[in-house]
Amino acid sequence: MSEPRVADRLRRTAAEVFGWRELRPGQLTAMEAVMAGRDTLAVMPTGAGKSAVYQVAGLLLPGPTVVVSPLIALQRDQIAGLLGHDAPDAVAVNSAQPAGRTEAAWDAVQHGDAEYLFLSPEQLAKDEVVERLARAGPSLFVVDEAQCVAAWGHDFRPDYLRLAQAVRRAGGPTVLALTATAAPPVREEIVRRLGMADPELVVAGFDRPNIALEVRRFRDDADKRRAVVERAATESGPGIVYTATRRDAEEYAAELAGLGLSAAAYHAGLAAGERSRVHDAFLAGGADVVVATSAFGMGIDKEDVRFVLHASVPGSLDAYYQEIGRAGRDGAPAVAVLHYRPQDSGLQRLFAARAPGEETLGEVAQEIHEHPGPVGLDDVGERTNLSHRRVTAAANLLEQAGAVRTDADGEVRAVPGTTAEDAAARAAREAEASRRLERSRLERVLAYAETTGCQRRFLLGYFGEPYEPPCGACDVCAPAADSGAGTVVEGAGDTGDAPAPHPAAASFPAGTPVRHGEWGDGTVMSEEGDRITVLFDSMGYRTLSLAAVTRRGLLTRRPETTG
DNA sequence: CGAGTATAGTATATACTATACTCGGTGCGATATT
Repeated sequence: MSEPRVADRLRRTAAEVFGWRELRPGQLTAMEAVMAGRDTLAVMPTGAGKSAVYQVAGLLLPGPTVVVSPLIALQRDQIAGLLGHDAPDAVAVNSAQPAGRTEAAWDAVQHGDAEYLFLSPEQLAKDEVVERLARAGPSLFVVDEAQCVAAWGHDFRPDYLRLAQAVRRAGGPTVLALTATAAPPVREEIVRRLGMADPELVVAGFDRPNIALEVRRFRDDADKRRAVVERAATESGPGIVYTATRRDAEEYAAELAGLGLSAAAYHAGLAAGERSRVHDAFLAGGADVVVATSAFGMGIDKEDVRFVLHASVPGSLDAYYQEIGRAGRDGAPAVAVLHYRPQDSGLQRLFAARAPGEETLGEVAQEIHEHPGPVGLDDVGERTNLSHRRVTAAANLLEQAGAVRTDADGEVRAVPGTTAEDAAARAAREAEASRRLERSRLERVLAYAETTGCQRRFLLGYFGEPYEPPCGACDVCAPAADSGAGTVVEGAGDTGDAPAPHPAAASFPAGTPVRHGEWGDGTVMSEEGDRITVLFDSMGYRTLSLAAVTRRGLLTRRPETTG
């Protein structure tokens, strides 16, 4: 393994520079891997000190440390955090600061006066930025909030899928990806998209036993709304209510304020000043409840959030766990309640359909294929009159389809032997596959809402962590639900104690690589009672009845693929 | 996909129902006005 000397140096630096007397096992493992030049993915809950990994290791490595961060506000927080220590300077490059400040930042990085450089993925889409970065010779390339790669890269912020090119052009520094929440397929996507080679995987435990899980099911919209308001008003705060739309955020906030609570709405449609006012008030304890869209979250470093209510279903369990994970960071009891109404998933289904259409793909493919030699994406944008976002998303799909390649100076070119028409058609198929995956992620949310087994077991299973119920803090296991317990014993019993009632289940434990006649290759993700859930490479998540699988021979095991 | 709104139509001049249309989340960076 690694030399004890490295661990000692890391510990000493942590203590002397940052004042941390102890490093947690996960932190040290990740730091040592990075020090050894190994690409590393660390999945650690908030509060486990993810930032410390790059702060300490980056300091001991020779060149500057570049940190890709999704929000400028987050960059500011991180820089402010470093200022509090005896650590060397940290600077940022973004559009929110005056040009002079950006110039000074580059100077400081170039001359070794600044150790940490923070920027967004969009900055790295610019040639000038990548070239300056390459000249600075970074030793460590950090992707903070790395779940954004998978969650936003496909459509919303496609530059997230081009970070691997930036790493390569910046001289191939060691890559460190950090996230609090990522299911196994998301981890796999982060590793693949960032071009991480033979990565070290550091995964801390996912369970948050102090967060009680609850699902309330509704048919009628008015009933649901009443329940959400009532719960937010009676549960002791501070708390967060997540809604699917800005309008709902406003309406719930107004209703709660009408009941005398200090409640505020938060969404991306608000003026910047109002947003930061609500944000600061919540952190300072000056607001009982914030009613928000998914815009509210990253950078909320508050220990004592007591409840997180969802007024509508989120788009994935990854998003759900991320959002409820903001509760109970102090370790004291907290509650997460999902208000579930099947119709509400319609909106999430719509969001999951967003990807470049065939027309856009055709236009971009034609432009690239007809261009003599490599062409920059900005040029493609000008010629097609499409936005940076759409061009980049389309180019990513074309590249994924093997019809386009990015060369050493960041320009794209057609792969010889491919035609524009064929390229667009193949890219459209890639887009369809990713839409299917998104939709199947939504299906897992609905399955969670409808499960009759232990909800904690279901959630942790989604994140690849086996769990033996009872958990003592969900609708099924909670002692409070004593009278209703009889109705759910069947689901819980199947998975819990006693000799397994379904001997066939042993044939497909979680992690088994399988092949389906129609849907191709996949991996068993979890088993619940007489059903198993398989993640198929091209179809996303599918739940199958074990009885049917056994009877009709639907699945065969396939040899484990490595890599 | 589904909720909300707007318009048209019907059975009687205000109120209802049917159908058509619109809108919905997340942030960066660059650009145009004050």
